[in-house]
Amino acid sequence: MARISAREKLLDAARDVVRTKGFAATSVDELCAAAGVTKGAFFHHFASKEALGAAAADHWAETTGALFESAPYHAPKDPLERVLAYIDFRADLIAGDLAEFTCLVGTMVQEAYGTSDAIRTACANSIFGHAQTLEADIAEAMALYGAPGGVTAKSLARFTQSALQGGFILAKAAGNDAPAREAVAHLRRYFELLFQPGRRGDAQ
Amino acid sequence: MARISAREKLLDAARDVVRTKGFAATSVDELCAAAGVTKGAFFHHFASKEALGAAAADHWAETTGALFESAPYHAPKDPLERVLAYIDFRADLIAGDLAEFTCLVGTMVQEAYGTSDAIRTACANSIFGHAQTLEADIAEAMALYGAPGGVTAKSLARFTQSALQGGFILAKAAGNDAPAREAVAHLRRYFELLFQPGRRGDAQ
DNA sequence: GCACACATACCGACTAGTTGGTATGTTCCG
DNA sequence: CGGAACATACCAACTAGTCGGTATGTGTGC
Repeated sequence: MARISAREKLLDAARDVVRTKGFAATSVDELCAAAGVTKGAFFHHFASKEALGAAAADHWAETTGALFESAPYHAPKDPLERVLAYIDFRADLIAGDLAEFTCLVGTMVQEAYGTSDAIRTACANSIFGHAQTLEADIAEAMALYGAPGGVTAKSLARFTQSALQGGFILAKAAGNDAPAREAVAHLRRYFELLFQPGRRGDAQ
Repeated sequence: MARISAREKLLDAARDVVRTKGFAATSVDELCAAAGVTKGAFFHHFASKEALGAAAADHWAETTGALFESAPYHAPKDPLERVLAYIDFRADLIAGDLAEFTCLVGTMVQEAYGTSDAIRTACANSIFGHAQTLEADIAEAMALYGAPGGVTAKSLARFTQSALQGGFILAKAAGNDAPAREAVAHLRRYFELLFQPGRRGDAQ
């Protein structure tokens, strides 16, 4: 029998339940039931529900960080191809139920940005930390193929996350993944147009 | 003395409070206090908290619909200019506190898509209904200036909303409006590149 | 003009259940 | 042993929703 700690089980349960119901609507009792642990275990590992939220965001950053680090999109030698492969990888992740492919920290920060600085900060670290892993590839692509004036690798990396997060919201509104897929397709086209061969070296 | 009904006051209060705390975290008592009405008045006008959420989304669709309808971005004769003017208008709206310029229905649907079909549907109507008001201008711009294959006016209109909603999420994570402004700037550039003069009539 | 019937808008105390959190065990393992 | 990992029982505060009641119209027939 694998010895999975109650802490781990609670963080996994939080990831699943919060993505379907939101953070505020998820009760501690519900979390414990989903994780198969008792309330005593919950408050043994987490000082408060808020602390669990922040820990879940950190946990999310770690697990998704590992997923993206080991993903195959880093293989191409051309930096632009790596960026486009990242976008295609994000498209591949859009599968199954809404709660399975949408973003935990995007969901949580929307609710908690005004009420919990701990959660807000943890979510921000996850989102902006992930965006940062794209910056080097984007900067290389800009150096190689040029980019219109005003574009920076950092803001472009952040915009990829904006487009994705927004696609998730529209998908939730629609009740299916189509808007998320569309958003990724438009994002890819934006990169193709930004770095189109005809614009090579165009710095303005 | 202006005779503002309790219903109106509650809908306005919901718009303000829900944008700062989220829907689930906002209690009925809190809403009543913010609106300056009693609980009796609340349940006289709304059958449940959920019904108020759906009504608030409908109210949001009406008020923002009126705002955009009377906005000056419809003036240009060139359809592409109208679309770009819309984007610039959205940029102008990003001012003040986060809770003042972010989207009520985007916030609500994120929490409630899985628990309340009434709220989800009302939010979807608001978002996709607004996107639809852009479709005609985008279609005209596509007919006049061409657009890469695979792009449709409908999906492009929806993508504008994805980029904006995502910008709001990153802004909430960051704690300032910069990511939202960046998202709008990238969105504008996407349209400029899609319809750039050099691509006129290019249908593939 | 007026009394009567009825409807709408609103009030605020109340309730049954849920909430996050605590206090006090017990069990397991080095 | 001793402490970390869990379990059980419990609580005060808060939750959405109820309910009997009032105040103010709004017709309607005479």
